[in-house]
Amino acid sequence: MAIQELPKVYEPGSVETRLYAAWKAAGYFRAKPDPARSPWAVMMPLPNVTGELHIGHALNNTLQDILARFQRMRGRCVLYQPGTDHAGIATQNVVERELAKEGLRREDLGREEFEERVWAWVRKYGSIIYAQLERLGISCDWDRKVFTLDPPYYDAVLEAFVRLYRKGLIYRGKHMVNWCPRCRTAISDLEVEYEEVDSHLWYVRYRSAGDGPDVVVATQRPETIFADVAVAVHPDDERYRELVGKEVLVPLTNRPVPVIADRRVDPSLGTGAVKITPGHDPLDHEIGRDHGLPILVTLDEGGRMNELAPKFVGLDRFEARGRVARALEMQGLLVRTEPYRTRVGKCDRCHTVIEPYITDQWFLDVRDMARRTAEAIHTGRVRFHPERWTRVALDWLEGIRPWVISRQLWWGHRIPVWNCAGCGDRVASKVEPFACERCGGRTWQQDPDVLDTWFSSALWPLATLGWPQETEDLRYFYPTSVLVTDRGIIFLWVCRMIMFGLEFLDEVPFRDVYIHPTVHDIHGRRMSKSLGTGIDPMVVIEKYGADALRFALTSRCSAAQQDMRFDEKMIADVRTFANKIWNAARFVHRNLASEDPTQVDPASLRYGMPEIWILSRLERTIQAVTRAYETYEFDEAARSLYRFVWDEYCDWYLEMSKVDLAAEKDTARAARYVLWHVLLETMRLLHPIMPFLAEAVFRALPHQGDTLMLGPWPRSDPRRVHEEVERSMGLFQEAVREIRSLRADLGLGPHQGVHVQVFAPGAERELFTQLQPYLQSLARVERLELLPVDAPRPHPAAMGLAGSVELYIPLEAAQSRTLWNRVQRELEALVREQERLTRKLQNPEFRQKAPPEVVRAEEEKLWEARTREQKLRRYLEALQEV
RNA sequence: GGGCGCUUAGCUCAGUGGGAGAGCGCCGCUCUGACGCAGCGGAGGUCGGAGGUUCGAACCCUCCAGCGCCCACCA
Repeated sequence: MAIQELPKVYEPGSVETRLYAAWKAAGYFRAKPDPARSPWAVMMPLPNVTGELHIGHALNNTLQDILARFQRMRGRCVLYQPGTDHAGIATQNVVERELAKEGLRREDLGREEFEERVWAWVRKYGSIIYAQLERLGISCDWDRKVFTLDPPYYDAVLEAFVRLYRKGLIYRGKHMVNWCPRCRTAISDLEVEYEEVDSHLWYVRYRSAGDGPDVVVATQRPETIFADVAVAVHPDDERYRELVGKEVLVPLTNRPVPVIADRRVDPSLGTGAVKITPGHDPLDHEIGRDHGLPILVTLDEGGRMNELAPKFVGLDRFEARGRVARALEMQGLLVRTEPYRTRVGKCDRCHTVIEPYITDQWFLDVRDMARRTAEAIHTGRVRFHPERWTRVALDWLEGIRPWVISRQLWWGHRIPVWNCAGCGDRVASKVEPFACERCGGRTWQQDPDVLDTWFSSALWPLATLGWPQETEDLRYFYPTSVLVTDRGIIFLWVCRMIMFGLEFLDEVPFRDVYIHPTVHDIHGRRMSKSLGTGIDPMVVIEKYGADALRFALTSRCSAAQQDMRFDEKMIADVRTFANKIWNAARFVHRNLASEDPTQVDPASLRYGMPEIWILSRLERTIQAVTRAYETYEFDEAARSLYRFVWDEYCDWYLEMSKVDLAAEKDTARAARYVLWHVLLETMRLLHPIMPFLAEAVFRALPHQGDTLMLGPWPRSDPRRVHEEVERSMGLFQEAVREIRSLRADLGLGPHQGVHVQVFAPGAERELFTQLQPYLQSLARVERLELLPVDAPRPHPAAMGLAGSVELYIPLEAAQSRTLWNRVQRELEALVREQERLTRKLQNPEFRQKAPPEVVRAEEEKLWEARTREQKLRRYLEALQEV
């Protein structure tokens, strides 16, 4: 039951940790397949196991949690799947940096010992992010935590590989790939980030090998000339016609290479002649292959010059670039150097400039999977929200290329391919084969590489549910309901999950994909620790509460924006909202009297107009908020709740209820019930966004059941919408505001009651009679007289209008005249308004083409403006006569 | 080079065909018995620019500018 005294200021810190522990202990987060209920599932985009919660995670997980909590309250059997990713390169890099501090490299430890070091790291730091997610209030099923290197998950990854291999979709080949010379591994196209940088274009002279003319080529990479195998020109390029078929000498090495013609050379670029270096450039690689040219390589795996460049051996490629340019200059072969703006690809894990490099790698042919994925998206089996991301995904799928899935790392899923020591035969198998089928040999060597982390991530919805086993979870929760993520991983992760879902289960892994905005700092820059622009969610949670952070993020999460500018101030603002609600709860708590509202039969109550009004507004809010959660309009949900709580419940209903409670009117019992009922219903609507506050209020007030979080969700009943009462309340509010405004203009203090005369026609007079005590209280009216429209107006007086109702405050003439400007301003506005409306209504085309109801509405407005003007003029005239 | 998004009050953003809105900030007035993390009253905008469609445009179309993001093998 209710606590006796509630603290005046809401303190989220202790409340939040206490409630979370209680929910967790009660098992509310657990997901157990229940045939009696329909399933609803969402998969957490697996954070890096070495990672800590940043503001992007906070947003991402908050949104998932909102949906999960919403569906849970609605009675669905909810699975919110947590887990962490071994994150191959990232994690290996972290541990390697640790080793470097001890002066060690991973080779010094050897593979097994190194892996053990990484495991030790994971055991030590791997659960930090889980604790942080708990503090944020995330309601996932912690009993189902999955790590991508857990044995069952590992098995699923190998199973997937073996199946794809046996289907002939995985093959090994020597191709040019993106190579990170620092990580010393291949990476996929998607793991390369491009950046514009200032560089140079070097124009280098290649002398003729015979007695023909020289040729000048432009290059960004003079250091690779040692691997040149040709110079190419366009076949139609008149300038170089006679050169084709001749030989030129590669500078510094004086090796003769042919001049070839190829249509892929663009005559308008550089000099129209280009050096061909198949070992270091993708286009050159293709051209070289088509012309049967050899492949030379002048860089090693670490990006250093090799023996092909004798005087530069061991130099880093960038150092070599300058030295080679200088050497060319000394030999008079450097024609000129131009500044050049270009884009370089960088490793997305360590930001080293990547090198196009020819290596043996494993590739996955994804063409068919991509085609099926595109079809699934096209036919709406998977829907993107906002819808515009559909096109983005489809375009990528259409131009898809083979996926390099091998990585030269030690941390990850080791590729399950075995090479026979005897005959070199290759077998894909989850366990070491027994005897070689070809030669009978029994000595096998496993492929040393591991799989791309994204290969295992792509299995996330399958492997977490038990695939390849046909588990109950898989049958019940697959396909999941929605995936919530950032646009940055649509290709890397989202599309690939769909591919694997279709490939292995012939069913998409989720129905909806919701792409939320990316959080930036207040200046629009990327949140980054190194830039000092990051917001640490844990710091702000300690300061303002998890609820405040959640609400702040949610309220700025609109479909229109793809970025969200965010700073701490916004969280601080929300804290006041939480405090507002808390104090409304204190008010309700204090006023409940002796009757337990949970035992009240609502049908037995006598409702006043304020009760009917707030219940009508609540109904609209239930509809708006429910719809907003259903359609991923998170900002709309937050906004609706904010307005309802603050503007309608607190500012108007709660204030009006004070009148009934103080006077113990016959509606007081209903008021007590409605105060309580509306607040608790609102807390249910708010629970997905601010679960702690909602539950704290729930527990502080009389309630049934142990928790709010298991439902029920507020039931919508459109019959509770009362248009007429809403209109009446609108008029009442206008009157209150008008009197308050007059009071302010007159410089009246709160204790200076005024005498107000209301001149209203029958229906309105009836309404004001009914609402008289509220008007007196809210507008501080000491004496209120309700008079017919034909009664004489007092003079001198101040005058205001609420609709067509005239509000007069009898005053001294001098006081009245202080309001002169106010009335003049309103008159001017009314005249302008009438001119605008008249112009519109006199336009025959408007009358003819606009919908009749619009015409009628405009006529009505004109009539009202005229009436108001007349009333104001009559008032002013009378005032002048005084 | 192609594509997407944004441009509305000092700041952060709602509004997507019929009278320009919110929060914060700002200016007044209130130590009012839920809340000073408050209440009440105000000021503040030619809705990026130019055309067009329409009876009517912040909203639809075209072009332009600025900012941001994604994709693309121009030496």
